[in-house]
Amino acid sequence: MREERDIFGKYLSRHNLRDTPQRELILDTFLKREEHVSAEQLYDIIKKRDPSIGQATVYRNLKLLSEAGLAREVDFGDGVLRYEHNYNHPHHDHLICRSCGKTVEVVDTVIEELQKRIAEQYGFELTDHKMYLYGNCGNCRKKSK
Amino acid sequence: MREERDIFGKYLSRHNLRDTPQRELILDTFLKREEHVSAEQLYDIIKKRDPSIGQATVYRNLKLLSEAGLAREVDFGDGVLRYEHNYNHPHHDHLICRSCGKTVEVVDTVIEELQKRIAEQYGFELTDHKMYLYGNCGNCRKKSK
DNA sequence: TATGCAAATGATAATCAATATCAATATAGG
DNA sequence: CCTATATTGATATTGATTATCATTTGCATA
Repeated sequence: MREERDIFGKYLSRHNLRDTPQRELILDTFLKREEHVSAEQLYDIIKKRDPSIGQATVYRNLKLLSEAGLAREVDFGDGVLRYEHNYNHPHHDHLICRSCGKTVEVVDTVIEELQKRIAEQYGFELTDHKMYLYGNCGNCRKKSK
Repeated sequence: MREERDIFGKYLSRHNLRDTPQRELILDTFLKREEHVSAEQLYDIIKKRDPSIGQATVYRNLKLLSEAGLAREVDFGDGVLRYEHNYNHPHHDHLICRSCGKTVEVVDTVIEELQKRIAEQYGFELTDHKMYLYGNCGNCRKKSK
């Protein structure tokens, strides 16, 4: 938490950006949530602490947190962009339940390796990837029986 | 092509849907394009043959083609939904160039197998997945040097 | 072949997340 | 303390997609 603030502060000064109470509030609130949040969700939470904040500011600064390396965008394909921690939260993919929306973070180093190999096969240099596994979680399958 | 029309025709009658010239035109035009197209792109192409067609009709019927199993939605994450052939075009993933947008269809049965295993590990029953590999293609890397 | 009804179309409005605009305000360096 | 300029908040705008709705049309049936 302190580290993240430090990184953000350094990023701001290095880029001639200013330290504002709104930015601090957004960063703090974002860091407190462990799960991914959409800009809208974060805005709703932040409004309670500072009703005067504008939602454009939340959108803007989530983008900024991504640029600073503190957040990462995730797109589950439902039309809403979400953000998750990027500092000390190594890359992972998502397993998503089609019926209840539950998500699980997963990683598989073998898959990652194979992905790189596929890319090379076609002359590509892999920069990143998105992998979303959709299915039905244990709970939901029990219920539907 | 004849097969696809057949499937579509059967799908329509089975669902009490009607065979219209617009639908036929949309299906034909879609089938002629081998690469993925967005509704907007397809609309632009179709307009030339039938300027009276409405773009809502194109949107509607691409959705319908998906339901009929002739098309498949692909979401590269740029805010535009694209459609690709689903008949006689087995599942595959995409390798996408970040700088020129070139795409390559790829499959890796080992990855597919591992994905299923991961899902099971967490009690999920895998229904489908999305995997997009982003990078820079050979051409673009040469150019940027 | 005419008829009626539900489905489909086309034009347009509405949505919805996200971004742009812009006047007013606030920050940081001198 | 002042100034240049980044930032904010309110609002308008965008862009893709979907909803609405009056009109038209396919098609099963008489």
